Order: sequence, then C-alpha cells, then structure tokens
Amino acid sequence: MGRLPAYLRALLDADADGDATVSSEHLAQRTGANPATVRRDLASLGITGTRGVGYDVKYVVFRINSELGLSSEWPVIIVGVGNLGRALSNYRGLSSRGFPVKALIDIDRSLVGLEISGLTVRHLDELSDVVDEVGAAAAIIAVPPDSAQAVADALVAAGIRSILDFTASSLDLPAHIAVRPVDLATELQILSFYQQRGSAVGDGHGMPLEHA
Amino acid sequence: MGRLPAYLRALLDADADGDATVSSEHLAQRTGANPATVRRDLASLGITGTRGVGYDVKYVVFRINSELGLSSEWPVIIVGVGNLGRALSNYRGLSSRGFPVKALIDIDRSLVGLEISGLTVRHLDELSDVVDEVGAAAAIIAVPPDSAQAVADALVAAGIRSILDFTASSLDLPAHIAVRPVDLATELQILSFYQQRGSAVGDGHGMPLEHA
DNA sequence: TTCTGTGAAATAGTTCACAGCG
DNA sequence: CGCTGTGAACTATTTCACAGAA
Repeated sequence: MGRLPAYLRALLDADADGDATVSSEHLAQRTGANPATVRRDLASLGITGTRGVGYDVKYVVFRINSELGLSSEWPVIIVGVGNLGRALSNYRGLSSRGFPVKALIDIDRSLVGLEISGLTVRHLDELSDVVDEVGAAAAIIAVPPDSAQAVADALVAAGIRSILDFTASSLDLPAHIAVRPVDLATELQILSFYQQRGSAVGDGHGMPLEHA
Repeated sequence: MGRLPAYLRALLDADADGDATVSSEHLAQRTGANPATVRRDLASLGITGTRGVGYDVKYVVFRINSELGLSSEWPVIIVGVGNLGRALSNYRGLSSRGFPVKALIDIDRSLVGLEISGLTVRHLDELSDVVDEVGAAAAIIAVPPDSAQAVADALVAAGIRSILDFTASSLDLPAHIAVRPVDLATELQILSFYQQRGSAVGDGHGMPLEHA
C-alpha cells in the first residue's frame, strides 16, 4: 500500500520526539489519511494497537520496514529431536516466512548423526559451534520439561538471545533474553473460557511483551 | 478473557510462596497487565477484594478455575495425523492439564485404522460420530493449510465450538466458534523485534502487554 | 496509608453505507 | 451488477485519576 512510507516517516518523527505510542488520529493528521484508514491499513499488516493507548511506535516501524522488503532471513535452530522437534523441523510455515530451520540439536547421542528433514542432528555439546556456523539468533526448545532450564542456559551461553519455548516451564533467564512460551494448555483454557461464555474471541496474535 | 490463565498462574505462584493475599499491582506486574485492568477483569467476574489489603489468593484461584471450567476434563480431538498431529497426540502438557486427547482424525484412508499413541485413527467422514463418542468440545487442526477451511467447516458441522489452529490460515467461521491460531512465524517475528532492540520480553504465558 | 472500585477519557476495532470502477 | 476502498458512526477496551473503605 502506497501509504506505508508516509506512515513510516511520521512514525520516525514521533520516535525522534520520544513518543512511545501514537494514535491513529495522530498518524492520520501527519499523513493526510483518515484515522479509520490508518487503523485498517495497520490491521491488514497484522499490526494491532491498544485501545485507549495507541500503537507502539518502534514496533510499527519495525513491521513496516520488514513489509517494505527489508525482510532478511532469520536462521533458527531446534533443540530436541523428539516427535515435536521433528514435526517442527519440516514445518513449512517457518522457512516460508523467513525463519529457516538450520540445525537440529539433541542430547541423546543415539540420535546424533541422524539425517532428519535434510539436516544432520548435532549434539548439545556442539551448540556454540552450531550457532556460529548457521548464524542462528533464535532457538526453539522442544525437549521434556525437566531439561528445559538446562537447555535454555546452554542456549544463552551459546549466544542465542531469542527463545520459543514449548515446554510450558517458567524459565529463569537473563533479562536481555526474549522468550515466548507456546503453551497449548493455556490456549485451550482460554478457548474453554470463551466457549462457556459463548462470546467471540480474539485473534490471539497479541503484541509485545513485558519484563522477564 | 485471555488474561485469566495468566492471572491463575501468578496466583498459584503466590500461593506456593505462602501469600494469602495479592494486590492488583502484584498481579499486574506478573502478567504484564495494568493494575486497573486487573481490577476490572476480576470485578467483571464478580470477584471482589478488600481495600487496603488486596485479593484472597485461594478464593480467586477457585473462582478462576471454575470460570475456566477447569474442574472437569475437556476432551480434545486432533485432526491431521501428520508429523505435527502425531507429536501433539502424546504431548504430555495437554492431558496433564485437563485436556486429554481422545481421538485422532485424518482424511487419508491409508492412515485410518492405524494405532497411534493408543488411539485408532478415524476418518474425517466419521467426525460427528467421533465427537459425540468422546464428548469433545475442542479440536486441534494440524493439517496442510489448504485443507484447513474444509476441516474447520466439518468440525463446526460436527458440533465443535473451540478450535486451536496450527495452519496459519485465516479461517472463516461463524461468530460463536472460538478460534486460537498458533502461529510460530508470528511468534518468531515478535522475538526478532525484541532482539533487534535489545529490550526484554515477557514471561509469556501472559498476554499482551504494557502499552503495545 | 494502602489498595480496591469505578467514572471519565482516550483510542482501537468493527460495521455500514456509498462511491467508483470493471 | 459485484467488488474494492474509504469515511462516518458505533462499540469495546484500556488507562487514568480519585474517592473511599479497611
């Protein structure tokens, strides 16, 4: 959409002014668009704001930048080659959207060396080397819950700074590490709530986050 | 709403720490919400605290549990017995938290009849029967994206009202159906945003956050 | 004092109607 | 005609700010 560059300029101005959030009204005034149009444009990119607050300036800048083609690839590694890890290793939705799975790691030496989805399973001891080799910045943890903390510590030591965690454990990590839990039971709890209420439900793609 | 499970977790932690009461401020910090939002959420459930003191931990846990329907089991079925479906079928995190997987469905007749994780794969044509047999209220869609809509329609026709969708497709469904997409690429995108900015991220399990 | 409960304000998300265009 | 984009209007949600109970 041709309005994106205009939004981007307005957002960069707001950022320079130190504004953390902007309203659709604010963006509309700076770009000559209608506030409703701004909201719809952002919504069409999957960008969501907070009612009563507005849009997160830095986040929207980031999203528009990637939308304008500056999207680079983000290699990802998967730790844990059990059922789930294998399933994720050839999950199309990842590579097709700029997150190619570049390595598989396990602690079980009987799995090391196996060829899965075109990748050779490597041992956890080699983690640092693997991370450097593939230039991974993010990792997916798909191990049993009791190993989760140890794996997470190893990942951090190896230089990984973003973690997608399937173990439903509350990981204790340094503040500069970004973690997103993927917790199906919690998702189902939310669904059960809505079902009991018969009311509609959100898209679930919440935004940003909080502390660590 | 989606914040209830996050509150619940924070409350269980507080309970484990021996706290008899919590303030809305405390809950807010642990879940990334605003204190006023916490108070309004609880008030909307008819939960009332004590001014100057806070909320009774055990009472709120009890109330949220019943609100989420966690007192009883919620049978779940999985549609799509590919890698992902198989992985999820013995995912401990589901049954251990009240969401036992009670049936596996596929459209591929060569898979029908197979025994996986102690369940016999059934054909999509039998969906209505299966749903009735196991008393399922929720379903997980783990099929290729192009079949997602058709499967969702079949689920709705069979009486399912809550859907967890792994296909990253935007499903078109009646308003009374609750859907939660599980979209790893979007999760990674959010992580990459935080990593780029070096700022910290939330513990997750929670929802949205500070001003988004 | 501390901390809940809530009215008021801000602002996103959604729906409706219409205009322009194939 | 039907589709697409847009503005206006409406609804829902979040946060602020403050009154007032314990």
